[in-house]
Amino acid sequence: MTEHGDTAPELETIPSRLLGQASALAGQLVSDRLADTGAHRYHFTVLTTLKAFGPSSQAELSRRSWIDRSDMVATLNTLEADGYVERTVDPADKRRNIISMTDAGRLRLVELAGIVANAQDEFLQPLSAAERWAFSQVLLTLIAHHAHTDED
Amino acid sequence: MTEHGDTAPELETIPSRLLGQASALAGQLVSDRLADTGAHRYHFTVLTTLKAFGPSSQAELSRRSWIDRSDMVATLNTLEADGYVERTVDPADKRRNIISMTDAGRLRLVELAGIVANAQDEFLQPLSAAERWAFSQVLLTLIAHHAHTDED
DNA sequence: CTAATTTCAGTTTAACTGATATCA
DNA sequence: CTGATATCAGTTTAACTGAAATTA
Repeated sequence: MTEHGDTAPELETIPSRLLGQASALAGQLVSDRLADTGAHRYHFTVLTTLKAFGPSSQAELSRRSWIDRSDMVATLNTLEADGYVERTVDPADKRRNIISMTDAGRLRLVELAGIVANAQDEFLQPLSAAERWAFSQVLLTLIAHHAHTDED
Repeated sequence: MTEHGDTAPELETIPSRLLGQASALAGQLVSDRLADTGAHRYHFTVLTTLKAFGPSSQAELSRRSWIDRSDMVATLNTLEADGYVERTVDPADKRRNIISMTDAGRLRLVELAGIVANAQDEFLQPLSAAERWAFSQVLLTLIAHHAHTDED
């Protein structure tokens, strides 16, 4: 229904715009594939962070995953309702919830990690293995060079 | 104020996530530089599209720039109030507005194009000219490969 | 008293949808 | 009558902000 015309050539070669388009396509692909099993990107991120660092408070999970503390509440509500994580009050500090993965959560993470890996493969299909590696290196270089702009 | 901790290594190598981060950094940089002169990305996009195709209706501008017809109204309101474009009713089809650039608009576009070009340069600083070219080619390849998924 | 944590309610912004008036 | 256009009002979604209740 939404028809589109030719875009100005001057716009079609601007790197920040190409990045934006590629990022949107990749993000949409990953979200779509995750949505097929009822998962949100946040769910994969939280479960992966839990696996990497073990049981953590919500605040710790927020800081490590860059998911806002407020969104973390909603994300954990869903993961808990689905039986993938458990909330227990930290006996050593009753302000904290200790979030830990259940067996179902560990299984779910295997499933979601597979889906995400397949989506990466699907997205990078036109590139050779060497090109994929070089592409990631360039992105890491750019991120490292600019991620320090607004810290401290 | 927002402290962050180490991210799970499993997340730090996922291409779609690297793309998202790089895209966000580049987009923020461009937006910030444009905001320094009171401009929005849409303003640059619309003026560039006008220069490439000449005077156009709002609907045509929307289709060519991928800016929603609804957002186009607001964007042109601002550009018109600043004297960068003119709206005149098309005498051949009174539903249409013909949007054309003023001399001030052409001057503004030179300014904004310079700002955007400088921002690209700033963002790509860690890359050589050859690497920049290769990077753009990869992005174009990925976009071309996936932009056909949801058409017709 | 200050500071951290969890939670909820609400804000912001970009992108989009629906409806209306006008005209082809 | 159908379809395109410009406009406005409102929705959606992700990311974020502010404040309250609890505890250190």
